[in-house]
Amino acid sequence: MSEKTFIRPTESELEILQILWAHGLSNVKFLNELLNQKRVVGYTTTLKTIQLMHEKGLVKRQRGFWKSHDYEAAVNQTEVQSQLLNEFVANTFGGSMTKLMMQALGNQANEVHDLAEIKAFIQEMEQKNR
Amino acid sequence: MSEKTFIRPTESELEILQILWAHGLSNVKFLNELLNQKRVVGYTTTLKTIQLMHEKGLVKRQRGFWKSHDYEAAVNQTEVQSQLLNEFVANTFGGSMTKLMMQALGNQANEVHDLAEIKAFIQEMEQKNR
DNA sequence: AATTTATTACGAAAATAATCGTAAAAAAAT
DNA sequence: ATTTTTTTACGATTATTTTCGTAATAAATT
Repeated sequence: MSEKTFIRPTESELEILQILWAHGLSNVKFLNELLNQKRVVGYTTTLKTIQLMHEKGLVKRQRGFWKSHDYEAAVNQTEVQSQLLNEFVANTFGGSMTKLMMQALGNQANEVHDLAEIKAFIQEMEQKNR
Repeated sequence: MSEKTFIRPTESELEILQILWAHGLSNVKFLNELLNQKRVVGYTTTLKTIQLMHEKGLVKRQRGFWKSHDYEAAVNQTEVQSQLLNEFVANTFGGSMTKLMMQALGNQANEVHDLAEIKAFIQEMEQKNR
């Protein structure tokens, strides 16, 4: 039984997790470079953030080939996303996932070009719940 | 031209907004009672929070019939939700609304009993984008 | 070996958010 | 009119998160 007490990443931590999920093992220099593509943030800030993440158990670390540490996510992307999604729908949509979905579809219809994919998925769900 | 610089409500503020959206004009006593159905929070805390919301322009207020103030939301529910949703999908799903949708469907399929409704909506969208 | 450069560790400051105590003001009850 | 109750205003405290300066350590370069 994996007794997971969910560790809620802060917003900054989530930014880093996204990089780690996308790129795997990364050192601080690399993380900081990617972060700075979106906003200005000092090297030591990034370092401190990931050190806190390490203490919290959000990331694992190991000595890199050279001198630096390499970090990788220690939490599962889908689980974290799913947990955060549930909290978000509770906080923002009064717990109604359906309302969130409608909103999402309405908002982003132009960008959600994968409507077909989603529709297929829904059909699958309908099968299961029948 | 309504030049809306989005005012991001904090989590506590969002709780209050949800009540206001659902119930309309409310005084502090009422708000605090509803909040306390979910968690313990002092009267003056609620008062302080809504006073800050008033300063920020998140709520309007007027003298109630009796002595207290009545507050109501000054921001549109759909707009706030939509804005927060966009930020959330950026922060948590790397900006991919489709991934969020898939996750939502997978997660909550049992509770999303309105699959038909969503499907119909998708069809509508497809029409528009054709 | 001495110097330069890269990385880490530590601690503290700054920014933001949430909490509530206390006193003042307003209204109601006596 | 006095007292009691309700509501508001104000300011301070606590908690959380983000930020970074400075020094220590380790490796690379000279």
